[in-house]
Amino acid sequence: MYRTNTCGELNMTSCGQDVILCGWVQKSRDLGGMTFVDLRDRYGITQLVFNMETNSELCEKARKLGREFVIQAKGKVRERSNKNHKIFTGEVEIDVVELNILNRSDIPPFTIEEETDGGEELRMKYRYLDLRRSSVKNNIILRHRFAQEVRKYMDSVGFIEVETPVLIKSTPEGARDFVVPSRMQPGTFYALPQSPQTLKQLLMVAGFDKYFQIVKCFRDEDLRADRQPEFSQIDCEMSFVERNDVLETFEGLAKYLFRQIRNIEFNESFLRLPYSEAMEFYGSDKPDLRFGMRFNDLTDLVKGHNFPVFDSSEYVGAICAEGCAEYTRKQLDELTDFVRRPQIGAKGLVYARYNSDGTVKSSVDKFYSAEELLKWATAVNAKPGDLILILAGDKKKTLPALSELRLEMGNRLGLRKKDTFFPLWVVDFPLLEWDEEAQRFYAMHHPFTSPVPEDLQLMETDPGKVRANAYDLVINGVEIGGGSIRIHDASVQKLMFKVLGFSDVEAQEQFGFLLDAFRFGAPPHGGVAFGFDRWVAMFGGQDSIRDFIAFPKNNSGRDVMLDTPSRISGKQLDELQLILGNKKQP
RNA sequence: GGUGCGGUAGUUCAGUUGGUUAGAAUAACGGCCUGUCACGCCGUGGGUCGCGGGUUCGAGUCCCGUCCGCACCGCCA
Repeated sequence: MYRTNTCGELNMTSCGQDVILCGWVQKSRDLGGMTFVDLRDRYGITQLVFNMETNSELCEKARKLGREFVIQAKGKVRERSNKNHKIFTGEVEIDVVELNILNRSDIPPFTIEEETDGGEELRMKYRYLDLRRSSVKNNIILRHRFAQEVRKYMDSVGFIEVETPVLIKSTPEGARDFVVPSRMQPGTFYALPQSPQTLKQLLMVAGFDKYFQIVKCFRDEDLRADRQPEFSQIDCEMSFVERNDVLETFEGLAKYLFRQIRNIEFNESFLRLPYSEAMEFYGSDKPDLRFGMRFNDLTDLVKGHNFPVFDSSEYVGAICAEGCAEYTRKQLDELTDFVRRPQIGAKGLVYARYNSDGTVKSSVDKFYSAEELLKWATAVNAKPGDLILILAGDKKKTLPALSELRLEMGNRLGLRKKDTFFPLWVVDFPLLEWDEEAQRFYAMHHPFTSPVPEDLQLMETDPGKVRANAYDLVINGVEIGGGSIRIHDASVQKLMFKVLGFSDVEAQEQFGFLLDAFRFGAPPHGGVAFGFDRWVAMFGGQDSIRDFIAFPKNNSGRDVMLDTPSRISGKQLDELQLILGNKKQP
């Protein structure tokens, strides 16, 4: 027997027991006459003691242990004379009588502690060492628990987990596909699923009624802290449902997860915010509603005072930053620089201080009277002591810029607390998006998203105005998931393809398998998919999903541990009948 | 494809206006130490300053190019 106990379970009630522990040497402290060794495994840390007086040979052996050696220690649990109240096992120690080195270790390239000295790159290269650190390890355990709770809930409300294939068909719209060459049909390719969207719809046609799956998805697009080329979704679909049925079912899942994982109760229904209002009041389709700071449209109020910037702007919007009237010139300049960064792209920032003496002072005083400025303050519901921040320009560009400014002010004022959650549904997205370059409409979600029933009549006359029967779950400004009621009616689908500029032949070529299926009794259906990694990371209190994935890719899509993507042999290329082009090989 | 920041000891970083032998902490190694838990004290070793080119009497420092990392924009139905 290798071990009788783990390093995380012994305490005062275990005193006197003879135990065998296995684990890694976290650290040893050699005091001369005695040596302490912190033994670590997945469950915790237990202190081993070696004493020169009682067993000098054993103590000498313990002195020679290096960091991360794997050892087995036999001994008796006893109470410590000096206790460490920071850890669960801190009141006891093991008086070791036998020590076996199971394996030695090279000196690790970074310290394996909660606060490591290792940089990102090094941690990724030696990810198996990084995963020994409790913070990363706990993230992976959180992910496991989260997955178990999802399965528990989905099963309890009648959903069946079905696995869908990973080698599927490339589709033209949406993200770039990862492709896999076929050996048996040279010159042809599988694609890895960007999501099992069409397959889950086929499961509805098959009558499975309520389906879910925690599933890997693949998108060959550039990475971010919250985006990996392979990631996991909680993918769900239901039959015989309207939008409200779907929202209620998955609001149930969300509330259950909040309760089980974070011990937070939501008694009220989640807010359902129309897309148009989200854009108008927060400049974003995924607003962070942990704080207010809604936009105020000052366009009409500020025009006609010979201030050219405002007079020539399509939109003038303002937010009110509570208690910031005392901001210094330096702070205001920082905010101006912030909005003028190329990523945000505002031309400038106008501000107005509502001073505690009741006067309003702005950066454009020479164009506006004191009386006019007071009207601004009223329009944005400012109180004395508040700061009014104003951006102007094209509405399409200014709303997102003001949104960034709002989030920045939220950060500065500490209004975006990690342990506060504000979930909401954003609903009634536009069905279609006009692409200036291609001079055509694209489906905002995908071509099987149904329009809101009362907008159906607009499909042919004014497609840009049609709202989709789609919804996103947004928590704290992060898009956690989204879905829609799908089209199951052949004539509506035909109309959709027509608006998207697909000919019958093209539609058949790309989505024939789905259209075929729809001829055999497709039930009304709809569903949703949640970003599993993002949701877990959010519950773990982090913005980056990387440390919630055991072996993630780096910024440029490399796995630096496996050192891949990498070249394949000439023999493999030959088998696949592939010839590489002239582009520089790495 | 683009913007910003970064690359100096095993690791995390400092390095002034371009000027002597490139430093600190930590880790490692050796010694001392019987209640440590970030143990303490003394000592030792450790450098392709990412790479290539240029300017200069002289480059870690300035210029050009390039590679790599991180964050972001585009992109991500």
